[in-house]
Amino acid sequence: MPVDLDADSVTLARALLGAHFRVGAITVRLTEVEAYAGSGDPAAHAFRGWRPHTRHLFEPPGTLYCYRSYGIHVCANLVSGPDGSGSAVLLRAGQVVEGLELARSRRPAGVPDARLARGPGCLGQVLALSLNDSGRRLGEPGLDLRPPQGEVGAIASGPRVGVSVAAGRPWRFWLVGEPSVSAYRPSPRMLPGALDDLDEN
DNA sequence: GCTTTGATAGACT
DNA sequence: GTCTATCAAAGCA
Repeated sequence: MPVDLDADSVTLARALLGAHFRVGAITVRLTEVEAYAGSGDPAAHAFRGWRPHTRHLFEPPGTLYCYRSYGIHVCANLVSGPDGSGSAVLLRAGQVVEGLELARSRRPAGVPDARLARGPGCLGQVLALSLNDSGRRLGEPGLDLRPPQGEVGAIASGPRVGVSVAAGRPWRFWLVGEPSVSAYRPSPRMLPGALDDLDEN
């Protein structure tokens, strides 16, 4: 596998930008990701250790972990190294490069192509992911990852979206200038001053 | 059991 | 730019 899935989540997150992620008939070029560092990261689902709901996070790197958010959205993560640490990379947004027609049909009419997979929940919709897809592995039929082809544009980083703790860790990465990158929205539960820690990096 | 809380998206002013 | 519907899972009694 050209992409080093065993790398830690921050390293893997950067490596995934520009990569082509294929689920079934749809391929997206990843333009926005976030890193979560397992049990050492208060914002990670794995922070409180193994739970039935998060079991796939603790499986080997390359495992897909899907979870439901706000009741209706399904978000996709790729488990990273170290093996068994519960670290993962959240796939936040991408540009559909294959299966465009099918992707459009899975979203409301009138959505511009650039926004088909803008945001984790939208990405999940376009790839038709469900909680049943949690635990699948890269490389199995209908699921694979190709490394970036050619030059990957400038990479920017910043605080993670919707995370109310550990805002000081700029572990959100995206490709500069991509229209398919979602706008930054702080968590509704973000405490005043939570961003003050940014200076302490 | 019962209450609280989001790794959001879309509608609305 | 601002507001909020919506529901499963976590957290607590």
